[in-house]
Amino acid sequence: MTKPMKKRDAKKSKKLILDCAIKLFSTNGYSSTSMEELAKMCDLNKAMIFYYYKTKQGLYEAVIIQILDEIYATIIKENADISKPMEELESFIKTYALFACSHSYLPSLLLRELSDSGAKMPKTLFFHMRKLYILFASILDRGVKKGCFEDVIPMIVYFMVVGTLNLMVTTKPLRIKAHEIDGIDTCSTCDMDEISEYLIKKIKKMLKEK
Amino acid sequence: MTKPMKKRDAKKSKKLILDCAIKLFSTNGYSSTSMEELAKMCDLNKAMIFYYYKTKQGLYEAVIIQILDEIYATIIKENADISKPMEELESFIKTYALFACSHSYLPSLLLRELSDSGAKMPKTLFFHMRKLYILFASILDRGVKKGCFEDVIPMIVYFMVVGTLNLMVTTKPLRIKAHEIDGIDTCSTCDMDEISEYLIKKIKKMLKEK
DNA sequence: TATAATTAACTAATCAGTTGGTTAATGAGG
DNA sequence: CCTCATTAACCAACTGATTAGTTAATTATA
Repeated sequence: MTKPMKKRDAKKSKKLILDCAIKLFSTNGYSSTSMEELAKMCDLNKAMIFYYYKTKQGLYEAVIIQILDEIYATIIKENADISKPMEELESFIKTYALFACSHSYLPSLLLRELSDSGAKMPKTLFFHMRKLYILFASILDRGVKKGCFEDVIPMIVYFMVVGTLNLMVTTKPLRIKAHEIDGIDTCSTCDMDEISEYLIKKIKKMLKEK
Repeated sequence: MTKPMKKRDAKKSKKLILDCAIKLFSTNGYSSTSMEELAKMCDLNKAMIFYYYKTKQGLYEAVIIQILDEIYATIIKENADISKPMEELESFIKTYALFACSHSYLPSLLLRELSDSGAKMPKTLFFHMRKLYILFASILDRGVKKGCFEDVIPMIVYFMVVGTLNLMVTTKPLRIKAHEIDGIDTCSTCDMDEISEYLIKKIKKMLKEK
């Protein structure tokens, strides 16, 4: 009846903490996430969290970097061999949509951070968010210069795309419930492909010249 | 040197607590808002919060009802003597935009609540949110039947409008800062009228028949 | 054996909510 | 108009639970 002794693996432990932290932070938010709870989820002692990440804030920033680096890299990769702005825009939307759908902590985390005025937003998050927007804006800009888009306010268009996609992901359970309750059409059975197809179609129409 | 004694006014105190709670909940979120802090802000004893609102959750729901009733009533009022779907849509967007701008706790609170899957969202909030969406969807529906709109998925269009407006409000300080740092165009000097005008124009173009 | 990984047990602060009591306003009877 | 009882409004001080973060000792591994 000896206790099953755990293998020691620093990398694995550190990664495990990060992965669990992503789940907890994105579902509960920063301040409702308890380090005790996180430790239990990892089956590690709470002190290990501080051993690897110093502070709760430090862990949170590591989570952010992980998530935003991932989506940025994914979009860059998918856009690699496209040169037409119209197709780049399409690819951006489609890639973001798929990623957001399969990594739903991204929309949760972004919306939560954007829901206040960013007074205490970590600098790293702010930096990475700007990077993603700049990428999007540059696609639009090239499109305008090539004459495929007109009358563009990039910031608004960006939020029309990314904001909508994020909300469609995070509200999925609510939309299903709302449909069950009042029978209203909440797009509750749409999958992410349909959503991004529709969005692409509409954004194109919106930006195209008469 | 007698201490300046406070007049007793139950209604005023109760209202004061609610007003301060709106500010705190929308800027800090539910769990980061301390009842102690709120009491200090009201210059009342903490026990008074529980005297009037029983629990923190109860206070939060009172806050929600207050905010969402207000925006709903405002939109209904502004739409009262309009019958054309196109104008109704325009009025909805314009009214929502102005309200969101002058009551910025609304976007903060909505985005925050929508950023998780709504597992612990108060029933009252869910109910009021549906009401607002149903109003919007019915405008679109009438428009489709009258032939002014085509190819409409109301849920997506709703988020394109409301999601974008909410984000433009909450991110205002961040957008200004981003513009200062990288010189990028973040629509940082746009006022809410320009934003809603642009949005109306684009949404119209999006939904109008060829 | 040296050091990296891990732990139990702790601290000090903060939290929502309660308790038991103290004022201030109110209304009725003299 | 005054007085006294009733009650609504208010508060200081508390409870018990939870929090982020620390420490000092203990394993496992190279």
